[in-house]
Amino acid sequence: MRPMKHPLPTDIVLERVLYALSDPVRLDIVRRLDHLGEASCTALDCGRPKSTMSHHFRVLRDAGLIRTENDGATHINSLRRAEMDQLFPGLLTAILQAGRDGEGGSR
Amino acid sequence: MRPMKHPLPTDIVLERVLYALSDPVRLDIVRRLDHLGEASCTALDCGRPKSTMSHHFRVLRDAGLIRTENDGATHINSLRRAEMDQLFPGLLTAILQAGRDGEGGSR
DNA sequence: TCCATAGTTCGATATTTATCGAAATTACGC
DNA sequence: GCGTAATTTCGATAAATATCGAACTATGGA
Repeated sequence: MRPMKHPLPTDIVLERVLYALSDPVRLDIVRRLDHLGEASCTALDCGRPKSTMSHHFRVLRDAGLIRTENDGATHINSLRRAEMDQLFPGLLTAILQAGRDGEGGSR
Repeated sequence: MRPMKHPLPTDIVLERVLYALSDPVRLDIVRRLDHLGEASCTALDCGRPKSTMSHHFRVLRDAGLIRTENDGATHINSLRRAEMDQLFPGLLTAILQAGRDGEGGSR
């Protein structure tokens, strides 16, 4: 299986990154990848059809947020944390941190 | 003129903020508001029709990113920096900072 | 080889959104 | 009150996008 296409750091643009993260499903994927380190596509679907998930993974991949490598029949996804941190310092941290407090913290 | 509607901090949601910032025109508006402090709508259009600009301001306002107050016939826009920083610490800073170096810096 | 598994690609459809012109709204100064 | 300036609202149109089922591709066995 030929490896998937990933944009070079040079081709990663902020607007696309923000757009990719503006969808609840994708933001959730990214949050969980951050938590898990890496995961297969199936491990991250939430009852949604595969085609839908595949679409979201593609948007994230094309934006430069995640890397998808194939390990046999399954695809392993992980955050491109290093590239992101270098290109947009603090961005991912701020986004992943957001909501972890305040938005329903106490009680 | 009745004041415009602005979401309460409670109603500001990350996804919408990211979405609002994923458009080049709007990102530019926010960048310049950050630089200028405040500005009228006309001061920020870039040759684009007013109706188009009005739309973008609305998206930014509805997302909670900017505040629009009326000073007579003109509307004064400014970033809701304090609210943003409180809700999503580091987010705006990271986004406004992004690209100020690296993405074509030296040469 | 045949099958089950993991994902992608293709098509179709329904929403959302960007863009812009024209008309409506509001405020100000004369 | 009137004309002008600043914006919003309306309506239409075109382009993106989300979602899902069905078909297709690749992999690793029994």
